[in-house]
Amino acid sequence: MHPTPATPAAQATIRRILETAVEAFAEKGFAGARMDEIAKRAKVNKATIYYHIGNKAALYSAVLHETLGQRADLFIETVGRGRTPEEKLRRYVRCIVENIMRYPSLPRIFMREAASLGAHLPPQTATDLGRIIGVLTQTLAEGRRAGVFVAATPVLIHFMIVGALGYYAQMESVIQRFVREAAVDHPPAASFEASAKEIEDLVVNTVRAVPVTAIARPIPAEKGDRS
Amino acid sequence: MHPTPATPAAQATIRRILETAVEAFAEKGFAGARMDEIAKRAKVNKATIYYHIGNKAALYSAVLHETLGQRADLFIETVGRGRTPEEKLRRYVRCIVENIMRYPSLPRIFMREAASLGAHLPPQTATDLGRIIGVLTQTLAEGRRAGVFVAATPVLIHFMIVGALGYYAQMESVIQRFVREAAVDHPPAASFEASAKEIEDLVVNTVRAVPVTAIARPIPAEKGDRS
DNA sequence: CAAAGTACTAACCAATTAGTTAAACTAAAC
DNA sequence: GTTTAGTTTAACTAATTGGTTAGTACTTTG
Repeated sequence: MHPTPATPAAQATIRRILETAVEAFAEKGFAGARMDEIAKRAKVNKATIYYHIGNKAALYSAVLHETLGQRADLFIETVGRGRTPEEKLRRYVRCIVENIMRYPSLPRIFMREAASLGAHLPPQTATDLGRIIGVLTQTLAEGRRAGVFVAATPVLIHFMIVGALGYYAQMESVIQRFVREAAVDHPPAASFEASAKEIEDLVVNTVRAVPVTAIARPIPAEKGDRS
Repeated sequence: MHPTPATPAAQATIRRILETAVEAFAEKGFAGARMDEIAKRAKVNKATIYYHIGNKAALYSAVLHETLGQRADLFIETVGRGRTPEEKLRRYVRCIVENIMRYPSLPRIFMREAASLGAHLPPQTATDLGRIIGVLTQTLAEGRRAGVFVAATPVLIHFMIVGALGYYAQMESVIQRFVREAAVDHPPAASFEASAKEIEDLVVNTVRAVPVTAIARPIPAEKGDRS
């Protein structure tokens, strides 16, 4: 960012650039997004981006801070207010849902970031993400101690949530395309809120400890049982 | 592809190109992957790629056919051999696991593809993917009718599986990076096979109908079947 | 008013990149 | 040994792209 304080008009310009950039990066990825295109769609001269924000990497970093990094504290605080592990887990999912509703392009950016093993991920964002997953780790451990959750790797659960929500946030279209072309039976697109609720329930189900008597054991464990 | 029949030597060249291209596309995405780089790493002249396969889009298409499209039939057949819905579901997960073990880069490509709403996805691949998800749809419906599964959207379940496995196939490194930078408690990286088994169990748990009291009749285990 | 700082732009540049061409090489067939 | 079809390459081009520069308009300050 430019060191000097921005005037209200400049703030609006910056905001417009960032909003356009989020979409561009989500749509085409870091390599695919074009500075010229972003400038054009934000209705500013390309040099204005370089003046206010910096080069492509700086723009990407600014986008991620705006959409994710800034909100880590809120995440942690909100989840912490839950009383039971299940309530905390539901709050966790809902925090992610709300953030995605605010920034629908974020999961797409994030999916690409994961695919490139964090190649363009700014250090600050990596730290923020780690803190967010940290609160899930605590929640799952708490539920495990209380006997209401099974053992599950927190990062895995996190990415199951983000992955599933991400697909539903903006990817229903491609799903419908798959389905149409393959003539497969598939329910029509549900609203994002409805899908989010389904995912919330599924996630809780995923980690819920099942009464032993109800568990079928179709495939005997070979080397060492897992709980 | 070039219309004329390829000699064994040329076949090897094509294979080398495709193998290199898979990695390049996974690493950098469609836009980020460079034809020059692929040629260099495959130790062929760039024009050789254009001679044998075609332009960038054709190369991408060939890669996806090789790693996914070709295998749709095997998927469907293997899952179909499962006797109970749970066994079919487990087979489904294992099919995906085995394919990822064979092509570890595939989930990364696929994650990007989802993020771009299938922008570069060849029609044939979309169809094949739809057929694969179709067999999951049938399995889930079957389990629902039998009262052993809860209602769940097939596509959602599919992408939960692929997403979670994808992260574990090659993304453990970035996870460890998050964790390190945030000083969060996180178990050390497990083997992919172990993670795959965890995911298989979690997925089954995800769709399992929870007994209201203790009424659920477990599915009888079937001995001797292991694949 | 003038001096200075901020916000923005048109035009430009150097480097990169997908894609092409024509020539050269290889190995088997005649 | 020559031909021929298939394969590979060095060199090139046309277009794109990230980034820069010099200059302009507007606003604030002395």
